[in-house]
Amino acid sequence: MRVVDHDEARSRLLEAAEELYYRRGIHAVGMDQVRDRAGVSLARLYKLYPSKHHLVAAYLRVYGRRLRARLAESVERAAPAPAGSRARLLAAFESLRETIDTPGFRGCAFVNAWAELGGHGDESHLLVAEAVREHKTLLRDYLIGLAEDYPDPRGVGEQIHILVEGAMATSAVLGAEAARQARDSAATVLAAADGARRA
Amino acid sequence: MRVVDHDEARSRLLEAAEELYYRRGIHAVGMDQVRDRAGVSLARLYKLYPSKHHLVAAYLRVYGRRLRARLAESVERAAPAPAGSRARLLAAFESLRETIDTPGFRGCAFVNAWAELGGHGDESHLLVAEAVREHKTLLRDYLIGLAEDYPDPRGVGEQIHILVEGAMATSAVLGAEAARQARDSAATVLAAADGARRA
DNA sequence: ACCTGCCCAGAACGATCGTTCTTAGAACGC
DNA sequence: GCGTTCTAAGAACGATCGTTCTGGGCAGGT
Repeated sequence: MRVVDHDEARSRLLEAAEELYYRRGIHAVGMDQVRDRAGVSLARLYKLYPSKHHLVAAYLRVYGRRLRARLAESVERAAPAPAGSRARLLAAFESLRETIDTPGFRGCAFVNAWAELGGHGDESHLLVAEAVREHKTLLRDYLIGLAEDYPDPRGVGEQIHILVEGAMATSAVLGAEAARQARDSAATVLAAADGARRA
Repeated sequence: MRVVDHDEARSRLLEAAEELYYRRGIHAVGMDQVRDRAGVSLARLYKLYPSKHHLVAAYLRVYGRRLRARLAESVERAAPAPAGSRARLLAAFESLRETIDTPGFRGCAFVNAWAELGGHGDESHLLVAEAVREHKTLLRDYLIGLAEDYPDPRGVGEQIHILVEGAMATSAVLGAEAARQARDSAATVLAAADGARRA
């Protein structure tokens, strides 16, 4: 094998990208800054990720995977498997509250990336748009899965998902209290779905 | 008075800024493109708006004003004054659905601007961040006002606001169906608040 | 020891963008 | 008419950014 392995270089690059891109925004961070923070040469960076869009998409993919894993882990800890959909979905809001309360919270990284790069049809931007869409779809599907007890898991899961997105967008601009309001709304929506189930 | 009036130049600049910034993103549109579309010289542009951040903030302010006016008008049309809070708040979702169904919808312009410029503490960016915060606050306060019939108008309004934000963010990425789900959630939340009122 | 291939650090390039400057022209007060 | 002040059109400047290139060095195979 050759010198420092590619896997470590990759993970250091992704870690640096996450730190910098999320905190300062994507287009405000140059490739040199990623290189400096990761301690990886530019040549290697471009060998592993042939363009900035590739790096951004890779960062979003790995970050989304960790985010969803953290969410699932939090749900399993607060409301393990035998618990009902209601308890498990409400537990998801505990993870959301933690995310929003984290100092340096700047809204949903995927929505931010979408806003910066996702809009127009420029071909290379599709890489990023696809990564965002993938994460949102997987997150929504996970919530739909949590809602399996209800007669309409898809509807319930999608409504909970909208609350999660709304809480992140709102609390980024207007403060963390939105997380609590979103949880209250979720409890109401789930109570109504419970009522529908008994009816 | 001097030659072509400043007011027309201003409005043409703001119109051009709205068209270009919303469709292609802020940092993807240069000042020359705004100048070309508005038919106003660069010198004049910089006399009216001393920096790009000033122009962006002005665009957001005037666009937000029109957006909120359109929302209020839609509510007054669908559920005029004697109608109750429930009908008026649900009417707001009709305006939201129109916005989301508009071809070329790319999410909330304010969230997008926040993602591009709002995050870090750079001084000139505060202009934009302040404009975003102002719009979101006014929108939320308007919804709280619509909820006046409920015992907790603030809580109800904030929850409806979160649903609106979530619907925009979600439907930008995953499709317009989120608007309907958000309306369903709103109906549920309002029904619960109605129940609380009767209790 | 000598290639061969990969690596790093950093310079360099080309493009773009925000902003300012230059040049020239047109409208006004006197 | 003359200066003044505003304007439009665009060149120019300085900075930044994504990307590529160059030079020099270290590791292995034979």
